[in-house]
Amino acid sequence: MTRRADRPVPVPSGPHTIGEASAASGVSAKMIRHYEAMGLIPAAARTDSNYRLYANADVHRLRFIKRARLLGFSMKQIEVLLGLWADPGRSSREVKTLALAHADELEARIREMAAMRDTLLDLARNCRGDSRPDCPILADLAQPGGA
Amino acid sequence: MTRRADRPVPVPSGPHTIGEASAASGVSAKMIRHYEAMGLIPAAARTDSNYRLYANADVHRLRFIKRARLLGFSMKQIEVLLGLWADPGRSSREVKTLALAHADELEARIREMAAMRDTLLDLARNCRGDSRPDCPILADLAQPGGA
DNA sequence: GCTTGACCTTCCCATCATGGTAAGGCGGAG
DNA sequence: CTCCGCCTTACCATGATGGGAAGGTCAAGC
Repeated sequence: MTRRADRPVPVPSGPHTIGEASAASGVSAKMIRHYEAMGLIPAAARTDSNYRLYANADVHRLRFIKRARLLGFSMKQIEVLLGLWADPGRSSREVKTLALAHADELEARIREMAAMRDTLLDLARNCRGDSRPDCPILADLAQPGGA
Repeated sequence: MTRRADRPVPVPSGPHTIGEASAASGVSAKMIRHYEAMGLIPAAARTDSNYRLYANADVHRLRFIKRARLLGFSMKQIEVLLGLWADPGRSSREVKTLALAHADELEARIREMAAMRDTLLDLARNCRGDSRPDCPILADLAQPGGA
Protein backbone atom coordinates (compact mmCIF):
# COMPACT_ATOMS: atom_id res chain seq x y z
CA MET A 1 0.00 0.00 0.00
CA THR A 2 1.56 3.29 1.11
CA ARG A 3 5.12 2.44 0.42
CA ARG A 4 7.70 5.22 0.46
CA ALA A 5 11.11 4.58 -1.00
CA ASP A 6 12.68 6.56 1.81
CA ARG A 7 11.81 4.12 4.56
CA PRO A 8 13.98 1.12 5.29
CA VAL A 9 10.94 -0.60 6.85
CA PRO A 10 11.94 -2.03 10.23
CA VAL A 11 8.70 -3.93 10.48
CA PRO A 12 7.36 -4.15 6.92
CA SER A 13 4.86 -1.30 7.26
CA GLY A 14 1.26 -0.26 7.10
CA PRO A 15 -1.72 -2.27 8.31
CA HIS A 16 -1.27 -6.03 8.28
CA THR A 17 -3.65 -8.92 8.13
CA ILE A 18 -3.39 -11.44 10.91
CA GLY A 19 -1.32 -13.70 8.69
CA GLU A 20 1.21 -10.97 8.06
CA ALA A 21 1.29 -9.97 11.69
CA SER A 22 1.85 -13.59 12.56
CA ALA A 23 4.74 -13.96 10.15
CA ALA A 24 6.27 -10.69 11.32
CA SER A 25 5.98 -11.51 15.01
CA GLY A 26 6.41 -15.26 15.17
CA VAL A 27 3.10 -15.60 17.01
CA SER A 28 0.62 -17.92 15.30
CA ALA A 29 -2.60 -16.39 14.01
CA LYS A 30 -4.38 -18.74 16.35
CA MET A 31 -2.60 -17.36 19.36
CA ILE A 32 -3.01 -13.76 18.26
CA ARG A 33 -6.77 -14.28 18.29
CA HIS A 34 -6.46 -16.05 21.60
CA TYR A 35 -4.49 -13.18 23.16
CA GLU A 36 -7.14 -10.80 21.96
CA ALA A 37 -9.94 -12.93 23.38
CA MET A 38 -8.19 -13.13 26.75
CA GLY A 39 -7.66 -9.38 26.78
CA LEU A 40 -3.87 -9.45 26.59
CA ILE A 41 -3.89 -7.26 23.50
CA PRO A 42 -6.54 -4.74 22.48
CA ALA A 43 -9.18 -5.82 20.00
CA ALA A 44 -7.81 -5.35 16.51
CA ALA A 45 -9.36 -2.97 14.01
CA ARG A 46 -11.38 -4.66 11.31
CA THR A 47 -11.77 -4.30 7.57
CA ASP A 48 -15.20 -4.06 5.99
CA SER A 49 -15.12 -7.79 5.60
CA ASN A 50 -14.31 -8.33 9.25
CA TYR A 51 -10.64 -9.17 8.81
CA ARG A 52 -8.40 -8.08 11.66
CA LEU A 53 -5.93 -5.28 10.92
CA TYR A 54 -2.67 -4.72 12.74
CA ALA A 55 -0.53 -1.60 12.86
CA ASN A 56 3.22 -1.74 13.35
CA ALA A 57 2.83 -1.02 17.03
CA ASP A 58 0.65 -4.10 17.35
CA VAL A 59 3.23 -6.24 15.63
CA HIS A 60 5.83 -4.81 17.96
CA ARG A 61 3.74 -5.78 20.93
CA LEU A 62 3.32 -9.29 19.59
CA ARG A 63 7.05 -9.61 19.22
CA PHE A 64 7.45 -8.53 22.80
CA ILE A 65 5.04 -11.24 23.88
CA LYS A 66 6.80 -13.81 21.74
CA ARG A 67 10.17 -13.00 23.18
CA ALA A 68 8.84 -13.09 26.74
CA ARG A 69 7.33 -16.52 26.03
CA LEU A 70 10.70 -17.69 24.73
CA LEU A 71 12.15 -16.68 28.06
CA GLY A 72 9.53 -18.81 29.77
CA PHE A 73 7.38 -16.09 31.30
CA SER A 74 3.77 -17.12 31.90
CA MET A 75 0.94 -15.20 30.28
CA LYS A 76 0.13 -13.63 33.64
CA GLN A 77 3.67 -12.42 34.02
CA ILE A 78 3.63 -11.14 30.46
CA GLU A 79 0.49 -9.20 31.20
CA VAL A 80 2.38 -7.43 33.95
CA LEU A 81 5.44 -6.94 31.75
CA LEU A 82 3.32 -5.37 29.03
CA GLY A 83 1.87 -3.02 31.59
CA LEU A 84 5.32 -2.02 32.77
CA TRP A 85 6.52 -1.62 29.21
CA ALA A 86 3.68 0.77 28.50
CA ASP A 87 4.09 2.69 31.73
CA PRO A 88 6.60 5.56 31.50
CA GLY A 89 6.46 5.91 35.27
CA ARG A 90 7.57 2.34 35.98
CA SER A 91 10.61 1.65 38.09
CA SER A 92 13.20 -0.72 36.72
CA ARG A 93 13.09 -2.35 40.12
CA GLU A 94 9.67 -3.80 39.38
CA VAL A 95 10.91 -5.30 36.16
CA LYS A 96 14.07 -6.66 37.68
CA THR A 97 12.17 -8.20 40.56
CA LEU A 98 9.82 -9.95 38.19
CA ALA A 99 12.68 -11.22 36.06
CA LEU A 100 14.63 -12.51 39.04
CA ALA A 101 11.55 -14.18 40.48
CA HIS A 102 11.06 -15.97 37.22
CA ALA A 103 14.71 -16.96 37.10
CA ASP A 104 14.23 -18.46 40.55
CA GLU A 105 11.22 -20.45 39.41
CA LEU A 106 13.27 -21.76 36.52
CA GLU A 107 16.09 -22.61 38.86
CA ALA A 108 13.74 -24.59 41.11
CA ARG A 109 12.32 -26.56 38.21
CA ILE A 110 15.78 -27.18 36.86
CA ARG A 111 16.91 -28.59 40.17
CA GLU A 112 13.89 -30.86 40.39
CA MET A 113 14.51 -32.26 36.97
CA ALA A 114 18.23 -32.56 37.52
CA ALA A 115 17.51 -34.65 40.61
CA MET A 116 15.28 -36.92 38.56
CA ARG A 117 17.89 -37.20 35.87
CA ASP A 118 20.64 -38.00 38.37
CA THR A 119 18.56 -40.71 40.00
CA LEU A 120 17.79 -42.21 36.62
CA LEU A 121 21.40 -42.18 35.53
CA ASP A 122 22.37 -43.72 38.84
CA LEU A 123 19.89 -46.53 38.44
CA ALA A 124 20.81 -47.05 34.82
CA ARG A 125 24.48 -47.25 35.68
CA ASN A 126 23.72 -50.29 37.79
CA CYS A 127 21.60 -51.93 35.14
CA ARG A 128 23.39 -54.30 32.84
CA GLY A 129 21.06 -53.58 29.97
CA ASP A 130 21.30 -57.04 28.49
CA SER A 131 18.77 -59.70 27.61
CA ARG A 132 18.24 -60.83 31.19
CA PRO A 133 15.28 -59.56 33.18
CA ASP A 134 17.08 -58.45 36.37
CA CYS A 135 16.87 -54.72 36.53
CA PRO A 136 17.67 -52.38 39.41
CA ILE A 137 15.56 -49.71 37.77
CA LEU A 138 12.39 -51.74 38.04
CA ALA A 139 13.48 -52.92 41.46
CA ASP A 140 13.75 -49.31 42.60
CA LEU A 141 10.39 -48.36 41.16
CA ALA A 142 8.81 -51.31 42.90
CA GLN A 143 10.34 -50.50 46.28
CA PRO A 144 9.50 -47.07 47.58
CA GLY A 145 12.91 -46.88 49.20
CA GLY A 146 14.92 -45.50 46.30
CA ALA A 147 16.58 -42.10 46.29
CA MET B 1 19.26 -50.67 50.39
CA THR B 2 19.36 -54.46 50.46
CA ARG B 3 16.32 -55.60 52.33
CA ARG B 4 15.46 -59.03 53.63
CA ALA B 5 12.53 -60.55 51.85
CA ASP B 6 10.81 -61.83 54.96
CA ARG B 7 9.43 -58.65 56.42
CA PRO B 8 6.12 -58.92 58.30
CA VAL B 9 3.80 -56.41 56.67
CA PRO B 10 5.20 -54.32 53.83
CA VAL B 11 1.84 -52.92 52.91
CA PRO B 12 -0.66 -52.94 55.82
CA SER B 13 -2.75 -55.91 54.65
CA GLY B 14 -6.12 -57.11 53.48
CA PRO B 15 -8.51 -55.37 51.10
CA HIS B 16 -8.41 -51.59 51.22
CA THR B 17 -10.88 -48.90 50.33
CA ILE B 18 -9.69 -46.31 47.86
CA GLY B 19 -8.88 -43.94 50.71
CA GLU B 20 -6.64 -46.49 52.37
CA ALA B 21 -5.01 -47.41 49.09
CA SER B 22 -4.43 -43.74 48.46
CA ALA B 23 -2.81 -43.19 51.85
CA ALA B 24 -0.68 -46.32 51.45
CA SER B 25 0.48 -45.45 47.94
CA GLY B 26 0.65 -41.69 47.92
CA VAL B 27 -1.63 -41.57 44.89
CA SER B 28 -4.77 -39.47 45.40
CA ALA B 29 -8.11 -41.27 45.28
CA LYS B 30 -8.96 -39.01 42.40
CA MET B 31 -6.01 -40.19 40.40
CA ILE B 32 -6.56 -43.85 41.28
CA ARG B 33 -10.02 -43.60 39.71
CA HIS B 34 -8.50 -41.77 36.80
CA TYR B 35 -5.86 -44.45 36.22
CA GLU B 36 -8.58 -47.04 36.26
CA ALA B 37 -10.70 -45.11 33.77
CA MET B 38 -7.75 -44.72 31.43
CA GLY B 39 -6.96 -48.42 31.67
CA LEU B 40 -3.60 -48.07 33.38
CA ILE B 41 -4.71 -50.30 36.23
CA PRO B 42 -7.35 -53.04 36.10
CA ALA B 43 -10.85 -52.20 37.28
CA ALA B 44 -10.98 -52.64 41.03
CA ALA B 45 -13.22 -55.16 42.72
CA ARG B 46 -16.31 -53.67 44.33
CA THR B 47 -18.16 -54.13 47.58
CA ASP B 48 -21.92 -54.68 47.62
CA SER B 49 -22.30 -50.95 47.96
CA ASN B 50 -20.09 -50.27 44.97
CA TYR B 51 -16.99 -49.15 46.83
CA ARG B 52 -13.69 -50.04 45.18
CA LEU B 53 -11.56 -52.67 46.92
CA TYR B 54 -7.79 -52.95 46.59
CA ALA B 55 -5.57 -55.90 47.40
CA ASN B 56 -1.96 -55.45 48.49
CA ALA B 57 -0.76 -56.15 44.98
CA ASP B 58 -2.85 -53.23 43.75
CA VAL B 59 -1.36 -50.91 46.32
CA HIS B 60 2.06 -52.11 45.28
CA ARG B 61 1.31 -51.25 41.70
CA LEU B 62 0.09 -47.80 42.71
CA ARG B 63 3.32 -47.20 44.57
CA PHE B 64 5.22 -48.19 41.46
CA ILE B 65 3.27 -45.65 39.47
CA LYS B 66 3.80 -42.99 42.09
CA ARG B 67 7.52 -43.52 42.16
CA ALA B 68 7.74 -43.46 38.38
CA ARG B 69 5.81 -40.17 38.35
CA LEU B 70 8.24 -38.77 40.89
CA LEU B 71 11.00 -39.60 38.45
CA GLY B 72 9.13 -37.66 35.80
CA PHE B 73 8.02 -40.52 33.57
CA SER B 74 4.89 -39.76 31.55
CA MET B 75 1.81 -41.93 31.92
CA LYS B 76 2.56 -43.50 28.54
CA GLN B 77 6.04 -44.42 29.63
CA ILE B 78 4.66 -45.77 32.89
CA GLU B 79 2.27 -47.93 30.97
CA VAL B 80 5.25 -49.50 29.25
CA LEU B 81 7.18 -49.78 32.51
CA LEU B 82 4.28 -51.56 34.15
CA GLY B 83 4.20 -53.98 31.26
CA LEU B 84 7.90 -54.68 31.60
CA TRP B 85 7.57 -55.02 35.35
CA ALA B 86 4.89 -57.65 34.89
CA ASP B 87 6.76 -59.48 32.13
CA PRO B 88 9.18 -62.12 33.41
CA GLY B 89 10.61 -62.44 29.92
CA ARG B 90 11.62 -58.76 29.66
CA SER B 91 15.18 -57.80 28.96
CA SER B 92 16.79 -55.25 31.24
CA ARG B 93 17.94 -53.57 28.05
CA GLU B 94 14.40 -52.42 27.30
CA VAL B 95 14.08 -50.89 30.73
CA LYS B 96 17.47 -49.25 30.62
CA THR B 97 16.79 -47.82 27.18
CA LEU B 98 13.53 -46.30 28.36
CA ALA B 99 15.17 -44.83 31.45
CA LEU B 100 18.04 -43.34 29.50
CA ALA B 101 15.70 -41.92 26.88
CA HIS B 102 13.76 -40.23 29.64
CA ALA B 103 16.95 -38.94 31.21
CA ASP B 104 17.79 -37.42 27.83
CA GLU B 105 14.42 -35.72 27.62
CA LEU B 106 14.99 -34.29 31.07
CA GLU B 107 18.43 -33.15 30.06
CA ALA B 108 17.05 -31.36 27.01
CA ARG B 109 14.41 -29.57 29.04
CA ILE B 110 16.96 -28.67 31.68
CA ARG B 111 19.19 -27.11 29.07
CA GLU B 112 16.34 -25.10 27.60
CA MET B 113 15.38 -23.73 30.97
CA ALA B 114 18.97 -23.10 31.96
CA ALA B 115 19.39 -21.02 28.81
CA MET B 116 16.33 -18.98 29.74
CA ARG B 117 17.60 -18.53 33.26
CA ASP B 118 21.03 -17.47 32.07
CA THR B 119 19.58 -14.91 29.69
CA LEU B 120 17.39 -13.53 32.45
CA LEU B 121 20.24 -13.29 34.91
CA ASP B 122 22.32 -11.60 32.25
CA LEU B 123 19.69 -9.02 31.56
CA ALA B 124 18.99 -8.49 35.24
CA ARG B 125 22.67 -7.97 35.95
CA ASN B 126 22.59 -4.96 33.64
CA CYS B 127 19.44 -3.56 35.17
CA ARG B 128 19.94 -1.09 37.96
CA GLY B 129 16.71 -2.05 39.63
CA ASP B 130 16.04 1.39 41.03
CA SER B 131 13.16 3.81 40.75
CA ARG B 132 14.04 4.96 37.25
CA PRO B 133 12.27 3.49 34.25
CA ASP B 134 15.28 2.59 32.08
CA CYS B 135 15.47 -1.14 31.93
CA PRO B 136 17.57 -3.35 29.67
CA ILE B 137 15.20 -6.22 30.37
CA LEU B 138 12.26 -4.46 28.79
CA ALA B 139 14.54 -3.16 26.08
CA ASP B 140 15.54 -6.69 25.23
CA LEU B 141 11.99 -7.96 25.19
CA ALA B 142 11.03 -5.12 22.89
CA GLN B 143 13.88 -5.75 20.48
CA PRO B 144 13.96 -9.22 19.05
CA GLY B 145 17.73 -9.05 18.91
CA GLY B 146 18.67 -10.19 22.41
CA ALA B 147 19.73 -13.65 23.53
C1' DG C 1 -33.40 -46.62 66.54
C1' DC C 2 -31.64 -42.13 64.53
C1' DT C 3 -28.22 -38.54 63.73
C1' DT C 4 -23.77 -37.13 62.42
C1' DG C 5 -19.66 -36.96 60.06
C1' DA C 6 -16.35 -39.17 57.31
C1' DC C 7 -15.97 -41.59 53.37
C1' DC C 8 -17.50 -43.28 48.98
C1' DT C 9 -19.82 -42.80 44.14
C1' DT C 10 -20.23 -40.39 39.43
C1' DC C 11 -20.00 -36.29 36.60
C1' DC C 12 -18.52 -31.87 35.11
C1' DC C 13 -15.27 -28.02 35.03
C1' DA C 14 -10.57 -25.70 35.43
C1' DT C 15 -5.79 -25.48 34.78
C1' DC C 16 -1.92 -23.65 30.81
C1' DA C 17 -0.54 -22.55 26.21
C1' DT C 18 -1.06 -24.38 22.04
C1' DG C 19 -2.68 -26.95 17.98
C1' DG C 20 -6.18 -29.18 14.96
C1' DT C 21 -10.08 -29.09 12.33
C1' DA C 22 -14.60 -28.02 10.52
C1' DA C 23 -17.75 -24.99 8.14
C1' DG C 24 -18.20 -21.01 5.86
C1' DG C 25 -17.00 -16.01 4.06
C1' DC C 26 -13.76 -13.04 1.32
C1' DG C 27 -10.28 -11.48 -2.15
C1' DG C 28 -7.48 -11.39 -5.96
C1' DA C 29 -5.55 -14.01 -10.15
C1' DG C 30 -6.59 -16.41 -14.13
C1' DC D 1 -16.85 -16.80 -12.98
C1' DT D 2 -14.05 -19.93 -10.74
C1' DC D 3 -10.34 -21.37 -7.79
C1' DC D 4 -7.08 -21.14 -4.25
C1' DG D 5 -5.51 -19.19 -0.26
C1' DC D 6 -6.47 -16.52 3.54
C1' DC D 7 -9.74 -15.04 6.78
C1' DT D 8 -13.75 -15.81 10.27
C1' DT D 9 -15.89 -18.31 14.41
C1' DA D 10 -16.42 -22.37 17.23
C1' DC D 11 -15.44 -26.63 19.28
C1' DC D 12 -12.25 -30.27 20.84
C1' DA D 13 -7.65 -32.18 22.39
C1' DT D 14 -3.46 -32.18 24.84
C1' DG D 15 -1.33 -34.05 30.19
C1' DA D 16 -1.81 -34.72 34.87
C1' DT D 17 -4.10 -33.05 38.42
C1' DG D 18 -7.40 -30.70 41.49
C1' DG D 19 -11.99 -28.76 42.83
C1' DG D 20 -16.57 -29.21 43.67
C1' DA D 21 -21.52 -30.70 43.38
C1' DA D 22 -25.09 -34.06 44.35
C1' DG D 23 -26.06 -38.08 46.41
C1' DG D 24 -25.26 -42.94 48.57
C1' DT D 25 -22.94 -45.65 52.55
C1' DC D 26 -20.93 -46.88 56.83
C1' DA D 27 -19.66 -46.72 61.68
C1' DA D 28 -19.82 -44.53 66.02
C1' DG D 29 -22.36 -42.10 69.61
C1' DC D 30 -26.60 -41.00 72.07
